[in-house]
Amino acid sequence: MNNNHFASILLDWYSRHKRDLPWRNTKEPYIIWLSEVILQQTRVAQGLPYFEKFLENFPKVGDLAEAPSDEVMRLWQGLGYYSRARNLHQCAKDIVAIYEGKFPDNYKTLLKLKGVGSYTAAAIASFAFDEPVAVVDGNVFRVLARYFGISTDIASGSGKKEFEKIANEHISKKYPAEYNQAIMEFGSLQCTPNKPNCEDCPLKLSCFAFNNGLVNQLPVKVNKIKVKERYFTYFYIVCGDHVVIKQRSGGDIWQGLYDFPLEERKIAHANEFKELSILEKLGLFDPKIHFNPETRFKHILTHQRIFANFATFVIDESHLSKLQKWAEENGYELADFPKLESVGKPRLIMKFLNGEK
DNA sequence: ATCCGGAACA
DNA sequence: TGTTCCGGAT
Repeated sequence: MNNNHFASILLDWYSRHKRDLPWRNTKEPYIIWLSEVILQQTRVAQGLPYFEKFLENFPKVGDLAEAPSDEVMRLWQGLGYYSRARNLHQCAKDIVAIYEGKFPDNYKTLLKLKGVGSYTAAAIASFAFDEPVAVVDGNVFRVLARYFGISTDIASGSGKKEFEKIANEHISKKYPAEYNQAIMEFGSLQCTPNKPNCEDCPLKLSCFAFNNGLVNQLPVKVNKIKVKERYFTYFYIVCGDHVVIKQRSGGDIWQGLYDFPLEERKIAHANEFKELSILEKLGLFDPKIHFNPETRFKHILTHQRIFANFATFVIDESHLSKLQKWAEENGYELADFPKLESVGKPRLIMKFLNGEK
């Protein structure tokens, strides 16, 4: 592409900075496939010795196909993501059994192989067969997002499609293999996740992120915050005009706010108050316990879903001093209602106190 | 302690 | 579409 400034710069940069790695400078699909599978989720320095071990033990795909799975797994030991090794082995067997020992020579068919997804299929198709199909890995996401100023979430399905489209629009049709290697090497060595070397970058004059101060904001990866479910049982302990409260401390939500004595379970567990240790301690005070099944709250935070039950304990006023002592010994406070009113409380607690649902 | 990352599978 | 798989680097 004559007017493909982006690709030309990358190709030129690559010719000057490429690392000499053993799986480069070959068109042998078996070697390329082996290196790519090993390098999935894996850094070069860690993958390199495994690549050498595998190639030494299994010089041809048929050797790998014939190997006992125990041997394959043992050689993979320590590399992680062991399904890769199982898929690798199965793929080798399939190459022999279905493809007569020869790797498919195009992206579409390569995609059918076990353990070969869009990235690896594009890598093999371009490196071994010069098919102009762009690889999109973490490096490519980063380089494209920064250079073209794309803020689409790279973790989303639509984001992946968008980046694939742009990558394929800019691949060098003449040197697809070199281009794919170049953009990944560039992302790996120059346009790094942290502290990229922008000052010394050949693309900086036309880089959107660099020129708009967005290098550290791109690419956008929406936090796949795993929403954790938590199950709370609160103890609303009332004695005359006092109530037991507790100020929340660090390392958790609602730091510094006040709530009530709390016991948390890891799993949903309907109404099993009898198992909760606080009941035994409170047994001293001969409390009346009200558990109203209606007071179940579902409280949503960004990263947590809290299912809360409230159990109300009404304790005879004659036990006030005893309760005071118990509260202090257990890190709680005995507050009158004006005090309870005055302290900061999580929305969940407010809902309970206000009788909201 | 948090970040990073391809493919399979549900 | 979301979750799971692993180890290393920071």
